[in-house]
Amino acid sequence: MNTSAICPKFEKAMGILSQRWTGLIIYQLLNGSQRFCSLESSIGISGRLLSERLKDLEQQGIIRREVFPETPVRIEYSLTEKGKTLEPLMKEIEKWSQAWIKEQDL
Amino acid sequence: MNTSAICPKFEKAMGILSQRWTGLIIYQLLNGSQRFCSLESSIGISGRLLSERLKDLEQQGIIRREVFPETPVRIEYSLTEKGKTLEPLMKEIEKWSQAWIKEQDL
DNA sequence: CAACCAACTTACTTTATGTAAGTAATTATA
DNA sequence: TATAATTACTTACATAAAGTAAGTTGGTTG
Repeated sequence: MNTSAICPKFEKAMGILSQRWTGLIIYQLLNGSQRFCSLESSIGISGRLLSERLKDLEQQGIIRREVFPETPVRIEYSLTEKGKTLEPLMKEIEKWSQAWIKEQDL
Repeated sequence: MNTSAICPKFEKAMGILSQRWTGLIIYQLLNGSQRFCSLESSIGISGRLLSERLKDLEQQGIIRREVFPETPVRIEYSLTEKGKTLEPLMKEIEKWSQAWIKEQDL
């Protein structure tokens, strides 16, 4: 019946990307490190989910959370090496969307 | 507050890819057209969701549903031109997953 | 005729997501 | 100085999406 099983690594990667918001978070962080509230407003995610996703992505080793103990404390999120290597993939999505998503699809 | 709004076309494309199963369906169809039950067993999705996703993807113009009026009738799903152009993107995911997903991440 | 297969659909449960409000620490404003 | 605002969250609750299992229709095989 089944033609060919899917590679588990591919499935895993797809699983990360196919969680709502993760792609947009990574995409935003390609512009450099950002703070919680900045991500929150630029991608339109709620604090509840952003907090959840950032924890997940940190555990996957895709992003890094840095605390700057100034007053007031500043917390910045940025891509790790592993996260940065997602750039070509993001660029492909960008290219495809420019070529194939039409105004009326929005 | 917000650094830069995200392009709506990019967001839309990400929305398609970030729905569970769509990426895997497209990936499987890169191997050529396939029948419902074949997709069902190769990617491990339930009939209920496969049916839903195939309808969505057909509406987005990414896949095509063809009915062959033989006896018994045969129905095949395949990628349209728009769908086929997702190949480079899928290959990028494949490459990234091979390079960065480790055994212990699975 | 009973069991089987393909391609679904329906009913129901569980999980994920969305929304709104709350919190603690600090800072700005009237 | 009291009030309001900001950042980075968390908690509680409602709704939407996904998972599970069984049922349906049309045709086939033993």
